Amino acid sequence: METLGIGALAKRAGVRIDTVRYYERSGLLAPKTRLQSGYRRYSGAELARLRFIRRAQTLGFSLKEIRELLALSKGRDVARVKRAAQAKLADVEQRIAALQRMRDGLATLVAACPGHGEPADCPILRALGGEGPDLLDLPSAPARRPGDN
Amino acid sequence: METLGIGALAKRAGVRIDTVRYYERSGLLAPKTRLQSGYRRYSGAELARLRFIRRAQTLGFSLKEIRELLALSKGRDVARVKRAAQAKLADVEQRIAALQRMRDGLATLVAACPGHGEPADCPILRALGGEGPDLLDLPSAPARRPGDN
DNA sequence: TTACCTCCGGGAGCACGGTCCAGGGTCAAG
DNA sequence: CTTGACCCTGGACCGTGCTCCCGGAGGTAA
Repeated sequence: METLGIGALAKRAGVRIDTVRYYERSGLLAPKTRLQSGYRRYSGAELARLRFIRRAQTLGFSLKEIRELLALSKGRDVARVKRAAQAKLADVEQRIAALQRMRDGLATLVAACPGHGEPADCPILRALGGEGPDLLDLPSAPARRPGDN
Repeated sequence: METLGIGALAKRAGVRIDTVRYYERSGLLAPKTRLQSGYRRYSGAELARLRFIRRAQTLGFSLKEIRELLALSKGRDVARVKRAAQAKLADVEQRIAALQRMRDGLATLVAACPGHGEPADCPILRALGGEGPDLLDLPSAPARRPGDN
């Protein structure tokens, strides 16, 4: 079977070598094997996994969350796996809903702005400026705080 | 006019005092005035602005991006303001689309998983496990890298 | 063998977004 | 005037997610 060195793997996934090693340290991606020399060797499965990690990241999942997602694949308890996937699904749906509210707010502003004339006539400026009606209103934030564990 | 101290402001916005000062340092939120003593005083406009910052953050906007959004309110060029808002709108729409693809992938997996039985029968495990068809496939990531400026 | 590239582990450094602390001043109630 | 809550500045520190550098070893082709 064709295997890849860390450099080839990184290149194929569009990632730096250091990043691959960092993911390994973080428990996200282990090489399939190692040579006697210590060189890492990867297969297609690891490449797929690495790509999955990257995709999930661009969607706003933290490495910790991704680790949880990936940990499902080792779960012996199918019911629990399903529940975890459902929770992630709900999470994603909430993100979508929140973004849609902001999109609607932005779209409203953009549509209402003539694109020329007096700043005072621009609803975008008025909405961002301060007191006006909350065109960009959203549910009050759960206040994510990195310090929380 | 009723003004707020930094503590009251922070409390009303559900934020720590240090965070308010951090935002000030970061050029996001200046007090309306200062007392001779140096105490910061805020009005309703600053409270609205602070709440806007928090909402935008929960939608995945960085402080830098939020600073750009807010900077629009000082723009004398209405056309540019509108263009910036449109760009943000497009950005939000892309995020939504990407999340929707992930949602669909997850929903498919969840629906196909019996929730019991053999791990080998669980499509979630198979999809995460490695090589299979990319049920969670997404457009290849633009590879955001914090180091890039 | 020489040359050159890749890889190794360990550790430092960085940007972001806070969070906390020390040491001291301010303000309002009693 | 005292007390206690609040606020000030400056700087250290933290978790996350990389990124880079170092000294040394492995691999490969001429």
